[in-house]
Amino acid sequence: MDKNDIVSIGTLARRTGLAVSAIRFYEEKGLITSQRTAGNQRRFLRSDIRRLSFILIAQRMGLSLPEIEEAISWLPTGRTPTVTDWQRVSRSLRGEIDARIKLLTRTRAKLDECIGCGCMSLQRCPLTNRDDRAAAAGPGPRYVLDD
Amino acid sequence: MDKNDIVSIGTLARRTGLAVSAIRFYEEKGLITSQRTAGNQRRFLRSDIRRLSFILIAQRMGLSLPEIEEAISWLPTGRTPTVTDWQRVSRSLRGEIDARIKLLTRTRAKLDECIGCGCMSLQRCPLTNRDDRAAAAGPGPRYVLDD
DNA sequence: TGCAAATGTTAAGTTAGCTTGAGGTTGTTG
DNA sequence: CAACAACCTCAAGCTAACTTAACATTTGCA
Repeated sequence: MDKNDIVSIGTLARRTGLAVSAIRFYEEKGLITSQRTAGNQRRFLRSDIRRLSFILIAQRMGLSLPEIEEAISWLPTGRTPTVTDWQRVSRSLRGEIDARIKLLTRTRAKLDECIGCGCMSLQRCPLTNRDDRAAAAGPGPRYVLDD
Repeated sequence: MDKNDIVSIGTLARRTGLAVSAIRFYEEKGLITSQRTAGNQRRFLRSDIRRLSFILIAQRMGLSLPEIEEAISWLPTGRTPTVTDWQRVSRSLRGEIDARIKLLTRTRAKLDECIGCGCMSLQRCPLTNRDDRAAAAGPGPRYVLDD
């Protein structure tokens, strides 16, 4: 409860590299919360720097704000998270990353087959041709890449 | 030059799963080109099905339309691409995929370290703390993840 | 040949993720 | 204790990537 644990939005912005407006936007979206001073200015926990950093990491991994909100919903609000809190969240992000790597790897493998065969020039190319019944009117690709 | 090599926008839409409006949009953006009938209707090459399929694949890989345009700029316009044309383009996409996998893998590795150490709770966490000189006003993370 | 289905154009709307602007208030510091 | 930087709110604007609407024209086929 040290005075140092309470920071302004500007401080948060400077420490994370985010714009003040972006932080306000995230608060509006429920990704972060704050207290107010008597004069209605926002005051955050110093640990919110980490929370925002995590949001930035997750964004780079391609998660949408709602997805990120879900991921950090395990963190306590209004209180500095413990190491254990953070570990839980990190692990869930790791799962997301794993999934994305898997998708990319799978696609790359298919693409390799196509490079070898003159990609996408044939109906049997593994990158295309997923839903053949829908292609009743004739041969050719329709949807691309299954998942 | 068979009559069958010329298709309407509706056919293209049905064969790729794209909306007609999306195809028109792509044309406007220069991702695909067409001829016009006497009555001003668009007519595409049958091989444009593949072109659109490729665009869809690249989009799933996270490329923006301008990036995709760049990638397929090697393909001939107004003429059915050869196997070699396609191979060149596929290989360039493969490069993109490789890069993205590498970024994700690198991040995952860093995240693993953080999970072990109580992620992002310390100034020395590898996921944070990139530009320390900018943090002159105090310790703590500022930018997240280098690249 | 006639008419429904397909197309064409232009303009405005949609979602995500923020930024910018206007006009007004608070906090801090010399 | 005044000045000025930092905040506040609310509304509107912005980019990407399309969709929807409204209305006009063209095709294809019975």
